[in-house]
Amino acid sequence: MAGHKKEEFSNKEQLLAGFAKAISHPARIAILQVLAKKNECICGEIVEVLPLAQSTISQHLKELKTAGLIDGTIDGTRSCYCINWKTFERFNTEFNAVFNQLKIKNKKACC
Amino acid sequence: MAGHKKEEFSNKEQLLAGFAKAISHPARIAILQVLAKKNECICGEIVEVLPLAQSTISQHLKELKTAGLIDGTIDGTRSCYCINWKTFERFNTEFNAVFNQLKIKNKKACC
DNA sequence: AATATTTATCGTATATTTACGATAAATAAA
DNA sequence: TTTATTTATCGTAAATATACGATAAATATT
Repeated sequence: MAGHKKEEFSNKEQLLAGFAKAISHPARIAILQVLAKKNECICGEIVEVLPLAQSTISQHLKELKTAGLIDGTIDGTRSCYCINWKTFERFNTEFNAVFNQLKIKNKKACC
Repeated sequence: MAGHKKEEFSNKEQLLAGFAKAISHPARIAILQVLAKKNECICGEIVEVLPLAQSTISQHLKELKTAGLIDGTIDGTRSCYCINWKTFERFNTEFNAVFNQLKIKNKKACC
């Protein structure tokens, strides 16, 4: 059997893993960079810049939106996306809370 | 067709995505936390604490090691693992370089 | 030497991800 | 109204990831 034991871990662990998963593909990193540079951006502009089909970009955008890393509004036939910096802040905070705190306490060489 | 267009993105994007992927599973987050708390830790101790089979833990440890996030040395029949904080530092640096810089420039409301 | 302990790896089943083309739905332009 | 543009969704194929049991390899214990 295989699959899904993820629920057996803590909420914090699942949250952080979820954020990480959202940015675990270069295409999604690239999309976020485009959005960060232009502040806001329609879907078609992203499609023009990335080496992926429109439907694939749409899929990646959906994942980023589900993760809360971007917001999107419809404007006529266009879809306008932008980064949700609040979620990014939270990602940073969670990341630091989990790891960087502990780092300070352990400076010994290991293994 | 499907699969692997990841090479078509920049090295930075691939690097950051790779780091993120390494911590994109709650089990691997949990492993890192155990290692951070104890500074160093043998495989069996992790297996005792997590709700996964030994072979599965071993697999996750391998992924973390491949990503450079942990180091491991063999000690008799045991395997001793610890976090590679240098890689973590690099992850943080890359992450900030890509996103937090841009954040400062864009404060306008979007969409 | 025989047995036990520990962990990595192999084989395998299932689930998820990634990617594309085709198409539908909605608005814009002619 | 007809046609064009834009994007989300559907269907689908292939690749990866996740998980486990079984086993092999190495060292430790008896």
